[in-house]
Amino acid sequence: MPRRQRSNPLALAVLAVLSERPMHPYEMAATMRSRGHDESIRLNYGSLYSTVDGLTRRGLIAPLETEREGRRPERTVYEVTDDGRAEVTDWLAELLGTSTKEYPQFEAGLALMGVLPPDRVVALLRERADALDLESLRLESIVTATTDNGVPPVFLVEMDYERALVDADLAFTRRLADDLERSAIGGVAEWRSFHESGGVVPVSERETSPEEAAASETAEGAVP
Amino acid sequence: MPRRQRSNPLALAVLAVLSERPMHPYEMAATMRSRGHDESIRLNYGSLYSTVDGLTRRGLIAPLETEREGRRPERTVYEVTDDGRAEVTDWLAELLGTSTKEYPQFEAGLALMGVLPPDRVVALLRERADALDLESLRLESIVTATTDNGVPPVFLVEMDYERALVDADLAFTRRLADDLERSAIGGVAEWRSFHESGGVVPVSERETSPEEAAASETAEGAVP
DNA sequence: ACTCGAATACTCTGAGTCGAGTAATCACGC
DNA sequence: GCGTGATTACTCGACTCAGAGTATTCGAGT
Repeated sequence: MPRRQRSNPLALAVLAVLSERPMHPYEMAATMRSRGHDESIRLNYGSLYSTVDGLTRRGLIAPLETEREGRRPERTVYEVTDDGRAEVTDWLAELLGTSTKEYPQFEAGLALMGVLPPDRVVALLRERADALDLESLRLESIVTATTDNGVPPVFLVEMDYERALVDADLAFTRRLADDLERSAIGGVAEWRSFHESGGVVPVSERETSPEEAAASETAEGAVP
Repeated sequence: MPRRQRSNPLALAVLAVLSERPMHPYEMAATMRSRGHDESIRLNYGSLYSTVDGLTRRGLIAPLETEREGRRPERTVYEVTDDGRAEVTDWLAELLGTSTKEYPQFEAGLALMGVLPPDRVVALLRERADALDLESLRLESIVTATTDNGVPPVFLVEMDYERALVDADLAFTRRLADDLERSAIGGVAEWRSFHESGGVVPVSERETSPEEAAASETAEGAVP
């Protein structure tokens, strides 16, 4: 059984546009951009062409014809295969029906924030909150501008989602900044005095409790 | 000027643990796991060793000694350099002080959901909501178990963050399922009738408005 | 006519990522 | 004293990804 690798959402987007009609890669990119899908799916040419290669190798799409206009580079037009059509719905059902753990950069920052002194962290969190505020406004303006242009709101739910997450992130960030400033979280006082006495070792040891070990068992073990 | 690549948070975690004391890579992994940092930072051996190589090449860490016990594999102990120490605080300030755009898998699913019929999407979203509910509970139980064990809550803020996002995600997912079911979003009726008449083309064309183009200018252009 | 930027259409390279694989040692029971 | 599974410690290679680079054509202005 050839294990399918569904890590790259760009491959799904390629299958989706090719389900409409055959296209060459550059046109796929243009189509995705015109629909604003490049806001939700990472898109750049290097990845696009190697993704198309991969899908071809796996038999989910197939080259239909190659054409050439004048002395321009050749264009290879691809179409989706029956296997490919099955894969789209199956993969999409997986994306919409389950939740996958992701690793946001900011979460890494929070896990390691003990390295910096608490007052510095508070100031940085406030900066971040302001940036998130702007981002939320930017998303809002895209949505209103696009719906004013006659696009049905159902084609913009991914923007609403993004905005819901940004707003939650903003609320958390502001709240954390306030709590740290007021030392309203257990351990902040020690952290503060540690840095004021010129400390170097940033984070405390944390023992693994039996409950935590049990709770972790359900996650797949990336480190065996 | 060698442009620093701060894409991989594991490199930051390596610099952070080595700021405490010199270690060999396997011990770094064990330390991170004991602190639960593997919940917030993607960790596997392949990446760890190549990350350590990369940091060595960039002069941010340096091999201190290599030792061997019996016929076991050699262990190379690394220490952080002055450049490395500067990089930790700088990078951490960037992570905590700004917000970076991420591309969650689910957002891609939402952008392409038009491929499936609306009733199918509603059912899938309900499944996802249930999964998110469980995940929220799992995170809560880890936090309570660990604090009961005597770890100060300030060392677990990254879990609180994760949970805030999961809860927001859950609320959005349930709300969307309800709205789609009641056709309470513009365009759902058309989507539904389109699929009921056995349609194939899934998503409508969307013109880019001048406002949207202007708003997008601030984002860096991945596709030039 | 001419130029200059934007759009068209890929290609190439180096770097990163991941998971499986290897191989020894230790801890424990029986 | 001997299997057996966990732990220690890394190695390997196939695959993926980002983004700069290349080469041509089109269109708007001067």
